[in-house]
Amino acid sequence: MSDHDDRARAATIFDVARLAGVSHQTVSRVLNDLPNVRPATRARVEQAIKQLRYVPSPAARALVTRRTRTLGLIVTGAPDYGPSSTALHFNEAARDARYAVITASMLETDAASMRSTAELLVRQNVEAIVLIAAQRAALDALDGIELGVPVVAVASEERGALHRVWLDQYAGARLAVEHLIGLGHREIRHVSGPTNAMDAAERVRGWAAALGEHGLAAREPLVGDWSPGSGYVHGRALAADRDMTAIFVSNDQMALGVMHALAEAGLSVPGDVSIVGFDDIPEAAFFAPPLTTVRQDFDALGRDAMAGVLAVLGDDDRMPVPRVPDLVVRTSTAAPSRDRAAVTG
Amino acid sequence: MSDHDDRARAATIFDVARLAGVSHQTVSRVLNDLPNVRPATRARVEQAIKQLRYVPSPAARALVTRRTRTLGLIVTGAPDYGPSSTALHFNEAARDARYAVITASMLETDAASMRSTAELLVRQNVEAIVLIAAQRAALDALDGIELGVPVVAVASEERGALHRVWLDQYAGARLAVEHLIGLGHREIRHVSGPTNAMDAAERVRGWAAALGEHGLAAREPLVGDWSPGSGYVHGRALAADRDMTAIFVSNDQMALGVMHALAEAGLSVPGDVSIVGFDDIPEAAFFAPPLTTVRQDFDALGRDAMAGVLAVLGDDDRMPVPRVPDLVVRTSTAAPSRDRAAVTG
DNA sequence: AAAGCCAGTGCCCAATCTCGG
DNA sequence: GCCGAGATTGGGCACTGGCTT
Repeated sequence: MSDHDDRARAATIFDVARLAGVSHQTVSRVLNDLPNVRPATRARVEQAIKQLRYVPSPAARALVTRRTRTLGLIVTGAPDYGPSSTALHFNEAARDARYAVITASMLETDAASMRSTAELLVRQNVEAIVLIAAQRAALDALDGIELGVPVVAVASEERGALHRVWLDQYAGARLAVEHLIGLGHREIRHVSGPTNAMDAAERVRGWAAALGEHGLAAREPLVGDWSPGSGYVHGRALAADRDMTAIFVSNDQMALGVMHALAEAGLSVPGDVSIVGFDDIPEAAFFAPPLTTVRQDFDALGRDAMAGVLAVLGDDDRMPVPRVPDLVVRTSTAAPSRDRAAVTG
Repeated sequence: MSDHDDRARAATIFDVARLAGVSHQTVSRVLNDLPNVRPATRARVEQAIKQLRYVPSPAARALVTRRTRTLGLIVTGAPDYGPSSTALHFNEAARDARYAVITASMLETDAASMRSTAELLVRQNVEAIVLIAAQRAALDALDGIELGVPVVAVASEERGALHRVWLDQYAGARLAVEHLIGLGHREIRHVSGPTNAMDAAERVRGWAAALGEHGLAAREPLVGDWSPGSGYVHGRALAADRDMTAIFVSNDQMALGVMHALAEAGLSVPGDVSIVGFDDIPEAAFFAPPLTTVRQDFDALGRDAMAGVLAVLGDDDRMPVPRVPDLVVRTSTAAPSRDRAAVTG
């Protein structure tokens, strides 16, 4: 009648026991790799398990062990490349560690939604919550509230009660800027991400620090919103700045917009202006010209998030150490041209 | 000692019963909104529940009801905008319907991984599986195998045993092409998505059909891989085609690459060539020029996936009807220019 | 050493019991 | 003493862990 009818009632541990001619907790022993089972008996049980296609019930197991082997994942904001990749790889890592992941995606990051979502996960008896949130507000919302389970945040800023894994944005930004300085650039502008983004703030910090150490001035950054559109807008403004010879853009998408605007203004990259992006999205290698950028290893970050969970849960390892991104040099950067340098000097 | 110690043992139904001075069964009645509970008693119980911050154990409940209120979600491939958005909105819709979602993201779509992942979810006792897969192979992998739970696929092609929700790609493509034809274009080329993508095939079909109905020839499509890079490559080739006055590109990212190539070749959009994309990604409005494209409502698609699940589970509704995308006219399309038209004519 | 027994996990459901009218 | 709304008891559900044999 309904679709459910063909769902045969699954075999239980008793069915297996009967078929193997043993008691049910001998089966349990085999299931849990406990000692004191004769190899022959074990074999019989395993045979019965296979024959019956028996699978232990997670619900029953969770009930008695008080462990669900389930993790909660909260991902906030629109599905951008970075967070999505991190979530994907975290998800795979969790699966490898034999944990199920209950995901809660949410567009908003207001404290009330964040909190109620986290509590929803706790009600599902997740053993830990992983939070992937670019926005500072999302992090703050979960800080300080008593959930009863540990929270591992993938975030660029520290918060008291939360465990944390992250990629070193500050170091990545320095890499980018030092590359430009090494090429001879002196006037290096910055198009940053939005002010509520923690990564953006760290990159601003790295940019300013690198400049400062070389005695170079840091002019006010132009604040974008990660979109190519905002890059384009700032690119137009920057095209009018005849002093600047290089731009460090806080992500690749905005870098695309900046390059567009520059091209429209008749400026060539890297002939007139050098550009460095951030992230190394798959498209970056196909930009015109291919973009020099800072590669973030979201794959590793996702795995680190899982490693962090295992560390906190005490099953394994220690908390992972933040990774430093790599600089990927392509052809959007070069030494500053003589004429613009002349104007500058 | 460890992080677990502060996790106070949760209150049980018996604690509530004791505090309220009733039996646990009366509490259960209150919990499940069953009749035969005196209002005063009900109030006492509810008070006790609140006071103890009692939450019923999902594991115990699942054990006895054989319902987990949990859904499995499989998302294959890289985290592109479309699938990611659909997954996000499905996730929200599921939450609204009080279902938890266990997600399995996977890069590969080979039959073995697909199958074992699906079985992993079944072992978690999910009540249904939702599959968001652009690749035909992912769909095929789950078709025909007996999982014991219904599968709702978000896919553009039909498969025997699978339920399905989708956006009408064929109709969307026709919209795009008819818009171009309406503007006066006669030679309309197509840059398609990869051949393993079901959406891509449907769009090719729609493009060819619209052309055919107007007695126009459909030249061989150029097959891309969804990336701007591949759009760029094909854009260079198309720039040499002096007959063509318009290009229907199978997604916005490739459209970006095509426009780049055209611009490099000295062709203006829409002056020399009109371009229509597909998807309406957030960036599309910021392209230069802003892209005319076919808007896909991934938000609604995600909700439809959940509606499909409810329909199949018999809790609600009927299977949702496929939605037809909208054409969003911006400034990358215009009537063909006289000189190119002259050459063509 | 190998395997069985019993109790307990938190909850739902059917059957049963308890009163006031 | 009969009725039934209102509340209780007992029997699973599928599994694990400590104690026994």
